[in-house]
Amino acid sequence: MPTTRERRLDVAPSPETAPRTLVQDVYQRLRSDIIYGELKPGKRLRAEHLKGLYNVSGATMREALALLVADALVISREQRGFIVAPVSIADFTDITETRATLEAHAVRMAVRQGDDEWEVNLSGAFHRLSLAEERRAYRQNDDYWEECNKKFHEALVAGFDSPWTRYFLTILYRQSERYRRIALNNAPPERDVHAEHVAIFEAAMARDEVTVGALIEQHIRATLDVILSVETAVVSSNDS
Amino acid sequence: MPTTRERRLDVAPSPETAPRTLVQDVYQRLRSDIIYGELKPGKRLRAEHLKGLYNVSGATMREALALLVADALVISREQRGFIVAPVSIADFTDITETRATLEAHAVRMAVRQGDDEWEVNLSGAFHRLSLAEERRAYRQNDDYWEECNKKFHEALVAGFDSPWTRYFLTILYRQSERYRRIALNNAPPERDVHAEHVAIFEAAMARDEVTVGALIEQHIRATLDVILSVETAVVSSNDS
DNA sequence: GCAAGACAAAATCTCGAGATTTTATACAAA
DNA sequence: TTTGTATAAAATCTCGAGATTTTGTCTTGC
Repeated sequence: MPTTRERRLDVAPSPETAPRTLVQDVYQRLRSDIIYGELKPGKRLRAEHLKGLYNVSGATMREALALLVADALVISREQRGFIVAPVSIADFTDITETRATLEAHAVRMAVRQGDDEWEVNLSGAFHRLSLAEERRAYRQNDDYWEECNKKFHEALVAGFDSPWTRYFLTILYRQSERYRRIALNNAPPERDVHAEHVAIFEAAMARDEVTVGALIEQHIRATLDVILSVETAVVSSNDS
Repeated sequence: MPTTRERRLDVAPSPETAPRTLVQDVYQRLRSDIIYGELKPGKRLRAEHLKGLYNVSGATMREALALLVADALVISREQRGFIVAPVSIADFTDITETRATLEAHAVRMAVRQGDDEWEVNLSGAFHRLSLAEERRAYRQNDDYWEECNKKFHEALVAGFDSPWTRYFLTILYRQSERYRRIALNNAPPERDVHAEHVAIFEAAMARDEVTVGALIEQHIRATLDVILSVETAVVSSNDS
């Protein structure tokens, strides 16, 4: 069952994301509910049903759904309403490969172009992530760790001044996060993620362009490998 | 398990299929008007004004505008309405570089993975483009040539089975097209575009991965160079 | 028994008006 | 002159109901 504002604030209390319009608010709540898997892949999103849950009108709900189509988290079928984007192994494979290519390129460029400010922010993001990884003791679905991990990846590519690359990477990261949460709910990772982060961080600070690119690609592909090996049934839910 | 691809990453409904909803219709018309430069960069998009021009209600107009935000052709400013995305040299540079990187990678992969069907379609698209280029005698804003050119680029990357890559390339191609139409209205290109296409096509058919990648990057960057040298004033218009 | 067609129910899509927020103008005080 | 405030105007944002399309079910005919 979809939630809720409180829960989103728990996760990301960033003040700049506080939505000032109902459309923005509903958009963020829906996006969160989809990424968190509370709205299952393939589920129909009927305005009549959702408008009660989110306390807005049908037109407002429609506009929010239109925004989610941009992120490819919702699919619009002409004259037949909206559904949550289905999931598949093929799709996640494509997301992973595309992201690996783009992010590796971005990180290589960041290593080449990043200034002092980039190093400082990256160092900070890495430290916060390290703290979170020591503390979490491999709990799954750790929202705080998820936030730190995202920030670390953002800090890595921040040295590469390309808004378009960052825009695409943001979309792909959200997609990846959804697959992680859906597929790895009960499957602990067999790998030492922290060690991978350490290696990436050190290669970046050493300005080792080739190594950092290779490590990032490997790092991104590792989650796909885990999911493929777990072979968790990636099933769509029916509509309610 | 839904390995079906559906149409989830379609940026737009196929141009030949007439849109079945008003929202889709207005979305396509607005997008065309923006790319063709009839709606100037920075121009405010007031629902009250536009609903008269496009004969729809404010709510429908809003939903269409929300879809355009996805393509980054329209920018939504909270509580202050929508505007046509502004243009800048920095933005076009970023678009060009990102597209060069992505498309070069896609074409290299296509050369590596493309099957007979890919070769056949590419050959056809190239031939049609060649005919259009002989015929057009360097007229500017040739819609038919523009269509053939787009089809040729699509056919090139089609051999690489990555919906996400194609999705991003479609967005970037539209952005590039807008800049071409805005900036090159009265500036004939100094280069032999057809010769570039011939070289790219031959390298692709020869399965020369390295050459075709280099040529594509060069080809995409060439338009940026022309625009930079022309130094057409890229100005925003005021609101009406 | 199976296919085709018609009616009914449900869902989506669209609209015009009202509520909320932003922007512009006028006026007074320092 | 400049600053700040209050009022008015304009634009955006939101809603609930009606129109259009799709979906499900039943009947009819072969």
